[in-house]
Amino acid sequence: MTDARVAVTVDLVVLTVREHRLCALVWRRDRPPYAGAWSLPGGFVQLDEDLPVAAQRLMAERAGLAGVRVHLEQLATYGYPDRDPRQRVVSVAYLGLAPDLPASSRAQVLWEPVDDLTQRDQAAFDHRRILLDGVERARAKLEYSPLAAAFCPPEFTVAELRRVYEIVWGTPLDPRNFHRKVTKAEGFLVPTERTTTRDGGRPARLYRRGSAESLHPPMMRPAC
Amino acid sequence: MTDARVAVTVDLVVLTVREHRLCALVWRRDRPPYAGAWSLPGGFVQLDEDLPVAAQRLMAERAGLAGVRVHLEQLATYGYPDRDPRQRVVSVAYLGLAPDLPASSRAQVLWEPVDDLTQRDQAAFDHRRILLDGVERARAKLEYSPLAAAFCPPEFTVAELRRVYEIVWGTPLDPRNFHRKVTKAEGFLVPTERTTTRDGGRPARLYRRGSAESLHPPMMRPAC
DNA sequence: CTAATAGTGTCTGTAAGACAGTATTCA
DNA sequence: TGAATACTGTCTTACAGACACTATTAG
Repeated sequence: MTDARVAVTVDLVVLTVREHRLCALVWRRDRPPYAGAWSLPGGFVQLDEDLPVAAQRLMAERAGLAGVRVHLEQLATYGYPDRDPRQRVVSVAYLGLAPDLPASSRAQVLWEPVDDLTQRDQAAFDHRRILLDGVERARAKLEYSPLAAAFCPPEFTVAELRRVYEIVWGTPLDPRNFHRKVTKAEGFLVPTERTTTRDGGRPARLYRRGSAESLHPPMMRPAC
Repeated sequence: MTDARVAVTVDLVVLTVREHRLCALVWRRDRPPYAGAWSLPGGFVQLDEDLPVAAQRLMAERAGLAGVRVHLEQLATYGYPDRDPRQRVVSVAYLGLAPDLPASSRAQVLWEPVDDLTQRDQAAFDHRRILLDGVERARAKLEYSPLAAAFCPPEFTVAELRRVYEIVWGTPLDPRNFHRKVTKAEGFLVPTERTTTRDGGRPARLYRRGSAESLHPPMMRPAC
């Protein structure tokens, strides 16, 4: 029985919606390997540390998001032998969904549009694949879970929630049908007494996240 | 930067439908730790081995399913520090869906009903949790993917496919509505010229798996 | 013949998509 | 006032669920 020991890391795919684009939190690398490329924030798992704990810790230490309310879930694990040229590394990726935050407290960490990262810029290691997997997971999650609200501030309007769907899915949605569906979905939204005019026009009611963990019926992505 | 090295294993949740029950492939442990308990087949990842390759290898070596057509996908990774009393082990679990096979070639490996394993018998390590996660993944996959056919032989009838859904979901389905829905779903089933009377009654057409990777519209689990 | 299963058609309620129309704000 | 957005209602079509009915085998 081979008892090989390998380094285990956690890498973070942290997504948000900023300026009408889906963005991810990345480092700009200034030293080899992959100097000049972008990479996902991440780091080694410590010896007596559970994986979700490591993800939370790295969210603060490497993503600069200490004390921020972020949904975190395990995404997948990547471990082909040559993915890091220095040593064998098995990486457990976590997916985080965050509201639009002020710029990170660390200068090295930047929000970058996902499309630019995957289509234009050079990625370190297999981080392009991990990012694409995270984006696809987020797209799927919006269908059958209320996690779109994780991209919104604590109180938000139906139109803001709709823009999250439109940007993550990359497709326009009918505002009236969206409003009807989302307000009727059991446990998705809890209305507050307050309204806002930050979107212009007639004041819109503000909502909070409901307690539902899944949506019945699910939101359907168009063009299926 | 802590560079801790830990042992990495792959554990397999291999499911099938046998004798009208959802069953998993398990070992009966005859030595500590957890002597007398059941455990999932698995083993260490080798130093220059990719994770899916390790899963395939262990499917042959530890599950006794060499050369069998089994759907395999990554399930999740489990790594809390004390999950193995001997050493720190991070385990990448894979989910396998297999047709009803003749008994395994290894005497130590048995198909056991999932309900017995999770409700009655003692599990080693955190394998009860891993098994439950695998079963839940399988239940969800039947909704939006054509993977139910992975539980069937290469050619199967609509009734056999329906029984897979009924057993995995644990709920009866209307045979006529199921037939209509499943035969109209684009790319799910490919009809053959052959029929069978192995279920009794009027001969039923035999189908093969289609090429679709997802179902539109999805099959819906009742009681949602 | 009967029993059993395969497969089709029909009805009804619900929900999605399209979109008219009203409500309430700002400039 | 008009422009913009919020919200409600209506119509059509599609599909899920319930179930009547026909088709084809074995015994």
